[in-house]
Amino acid sequence: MNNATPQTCPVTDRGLHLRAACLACHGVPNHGQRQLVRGDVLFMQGDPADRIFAVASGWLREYVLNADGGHGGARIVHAGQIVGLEALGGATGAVYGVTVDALRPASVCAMPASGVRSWLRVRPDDALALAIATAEDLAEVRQQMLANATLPAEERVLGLVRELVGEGAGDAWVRLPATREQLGDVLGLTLETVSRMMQRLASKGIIEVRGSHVRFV
Amino acid sequence: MNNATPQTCPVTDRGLHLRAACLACHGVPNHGQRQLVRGDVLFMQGDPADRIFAVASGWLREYVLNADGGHGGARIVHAGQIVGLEALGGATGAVYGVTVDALRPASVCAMPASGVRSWLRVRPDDALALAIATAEDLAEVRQQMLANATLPAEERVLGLVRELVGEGAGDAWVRLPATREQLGDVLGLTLETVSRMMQRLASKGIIEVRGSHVRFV
DNA sequence: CGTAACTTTGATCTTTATCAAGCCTCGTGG
DNA sequence: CCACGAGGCTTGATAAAGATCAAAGTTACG
Repeated sequence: MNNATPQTCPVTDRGLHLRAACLACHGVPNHGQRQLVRGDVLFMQGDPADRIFAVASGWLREYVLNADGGHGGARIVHAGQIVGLEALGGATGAVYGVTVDALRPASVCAMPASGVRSWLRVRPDDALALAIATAEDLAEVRQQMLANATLPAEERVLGLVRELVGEGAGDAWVRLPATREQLGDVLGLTLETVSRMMQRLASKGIIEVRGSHVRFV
Repeated sequence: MNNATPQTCPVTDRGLHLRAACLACHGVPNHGQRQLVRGDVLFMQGDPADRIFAVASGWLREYVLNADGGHGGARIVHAGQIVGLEALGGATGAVYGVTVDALRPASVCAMPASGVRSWLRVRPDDALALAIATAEDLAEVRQQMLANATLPAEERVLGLVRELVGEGAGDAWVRLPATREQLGDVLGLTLETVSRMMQRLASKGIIEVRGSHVRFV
């Protein structure tokens, strides 16, 4: 990627300026950013929560482990989203309640929570923007909750594939950033059911499937 | 209730002072508060979003209607929580994305979004507190959603009953603020399954059930 | 005390999970 | 450039969880 060409950052696109560096970064951050490759863990459930992360590009996964160590549930994290908000409160002893790792290569800006707090304290507009952005995320989570609670497996799989392929893709082939098993974790389904539903959608002529590549028709 | 005895407000307990009145109210607000009885609708999905509501006491329910008019999913709203944050952004044409109604009698403080915005702009500490409170709600909702995705019905029912009864109740009889059907909406289960799971928990000696009254043993 | 709303319980059906086996695909190394 | 192997995907048979349909109790409230 050409660093000489400033690009819009999906985080600041949402009106979120979490610190001076973030304001000035123009999508090419040079402080505190981490490059993740597939499988890298950003933070683990139970780690002390002291940093907030803004996803500049790539795909991450957020999941909880239940008592017996198995995956309890998961969520796909897009570019532009914030993770690790548990840290914002700054309570001593606060820990992350989820684990976040990379599904595909990703760039993530790490910000010490204390720095974000002091930034927001003198920039009420930004604090307001963060509250608004968080409220929007909350609405989105609720939407996902709705989908998980009521809809049959086929529609849930279709919805997730739509989300992952993105609006702009049109009818081009797109590589899904997650395996069938990871999609299943997100939807609360098994990998076999995800596979079956994708085949069923294909047989209905809604999508074409070829391994991890998918295309809307 | 004795108005002469100031009480702590569950909203301000969280460090949230959304406007001057809220700061001075000491749990007995006298401006802009609405008393709701069971079934009263606070706002409906699609209404213009111009006010933010803080729940001072009682139980509300927040739910989404899907295309065919059925309940898509729901959430129980406690005292101390904020609803209607869609209004905070102040975009023209913003509408509420959910419907909120009262499960039991409730007191709700209504605040014009524009007033809250101008209040927060000059009170950065409060803007930060709101951002933190929203972030905590988000983390809580998200974790709850992720954890619920995979658990069997019995454990999900137990978890919700625990939440509704509250920590402080000990082994006293408590009246659940919701019917089996409403609990089912929250959990994505049918009312029959909720009933059966509660009976199963009772037969295991974890709880005692008598209609809408429940007791941990 | 009567009634309407809520709850329980049973029988049956559908959806999705589980277990199992074989088949692609893609990246690696020769 | 091709062959190999491991991870990922598909498909089938069977089992289990929860939904649906139905009917009879209870509870709570006027």
